[in-house]
Amino acid sequence: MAGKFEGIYEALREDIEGGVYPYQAFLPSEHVLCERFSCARNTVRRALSALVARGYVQSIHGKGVRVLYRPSVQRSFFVGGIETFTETAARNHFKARTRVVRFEPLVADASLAAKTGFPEGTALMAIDRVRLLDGVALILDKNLFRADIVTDLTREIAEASVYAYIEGKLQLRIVTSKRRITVERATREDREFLELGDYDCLAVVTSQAFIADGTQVEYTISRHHPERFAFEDTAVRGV
Amino acid sequence: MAGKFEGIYEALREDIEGGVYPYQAFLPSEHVLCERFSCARNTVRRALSALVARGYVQSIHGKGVRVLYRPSVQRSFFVGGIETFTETAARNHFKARTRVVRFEPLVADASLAAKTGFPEGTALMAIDRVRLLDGVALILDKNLFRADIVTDLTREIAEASVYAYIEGKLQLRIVTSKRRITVERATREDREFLELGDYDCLAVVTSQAFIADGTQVEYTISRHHPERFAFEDTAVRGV
DNA sequence: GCCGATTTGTCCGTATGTATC
DNA sequence: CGATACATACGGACAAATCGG
Repeated sequence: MAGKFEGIYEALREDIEGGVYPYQAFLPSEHVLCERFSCARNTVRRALSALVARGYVQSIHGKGVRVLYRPSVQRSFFVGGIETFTETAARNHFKARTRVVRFEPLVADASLAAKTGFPEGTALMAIDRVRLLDGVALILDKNLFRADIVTDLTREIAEASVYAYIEGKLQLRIVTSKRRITVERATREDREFLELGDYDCLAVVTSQAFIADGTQVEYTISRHHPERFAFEDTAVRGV
Repeated sequence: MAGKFEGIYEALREDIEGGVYPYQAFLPSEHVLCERFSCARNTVRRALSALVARGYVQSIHGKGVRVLYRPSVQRSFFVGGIETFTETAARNHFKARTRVVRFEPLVADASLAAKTGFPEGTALMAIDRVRLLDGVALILDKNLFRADIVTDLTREIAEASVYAYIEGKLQLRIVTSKRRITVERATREDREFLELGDYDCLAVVTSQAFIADGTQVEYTISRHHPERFAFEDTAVRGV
């Protein structure tokens, strides 16, 4: 299942995060890594390119692979790769709780189809959830799931983790996630569910999720309290 | 210079954006693409994986490579990969202008070093610029450049494009860019330079840029008017 | 400035595994 | 079951950048 390169990636990532290779240090050469993990150079290179893509390291032609990673200290809700709300909360050392405030089926009409990316006429399940971090209501998640693929959803599943249900029980794998981050004014609904204080704006993450066969199964609008929101990203030139 | 895979990537990307392969269509198989571009399968796969990473397509085991791309219609200032402000403005069909409001050398003390990632004692050039899109002041850019690497900066260069100067005149190549997106309250300075109306928050993009040898040359805080800001991103599971 | 060793970058060809149809 | 298509891994060849002698 998990490729060999994935194990190498994880081993190196842990070494970097654990300080074995500190900021600005060089990793062992590809040749050495080949021996350590007894594999071909291409395999090492694949693991390295995954580290490059995530901003852990930068490879320098003719010289070596230098560590760019430095631990973050700030206390925010970091949005990162593909992971569940619960995973993200755990990674950020928050105690998470979920309150389901809406749970009803609906069908995508023309305008909803255009907005969400689902084909017109698709049966959907609409779930709105308030996410509490350390007891404070900070995120309002408005999900739409494709009901014919994400079948038999219940309020209980929504309260626990829909992702866990999708990937565990239904044996589907979310492979691609497209996201768009904007800043929007707080609505009456935001004020009703979130503790915004005197902020009048929110960070809004709109995302579409696709499973392994390329069909879209989810459209989500995540409305975040601005004080506890952070999104991190690394862009690398040349793939 | 440009690898062969880069040409294949560009050709396919243009085909996708041009509608040759519309949403949900399949690309030709890797085998066919090998023949079309007369290259090895690895090379085609490398181009494909670049398309996957950018959300253009998703590859489906045993089936083919399906197009996920659909043209965006909204009129916002999309932040994407590594590109200059001028390039981004052009891509979004804005007329861009820049006003330099600060231009002075300084040296990184301990607290600035910790915040920006530059070593303590580094000579820097501080440049603040207001970015006008279609005549409206929408972005306040606060840059710090490493003065010993980005040498001989002038107000004129700052008014035109520092990136063009770095990559053209100085022949340096910015390879990695780490970004962090947050939402912050508007400061007095924001109100002084930007036309925020009654918004009291901004989208803030903090970024660090590294050149080919891994040294950091730039630290930038980009403060965006919330109405015209959008950041897009694609996350793919399994590298 | 040149040369040679080291290291990363690109590309090729092949073999095998696995999912889809 | 066989054909097709993508996924992973191996090993090798050559190019290009870096660095030390």
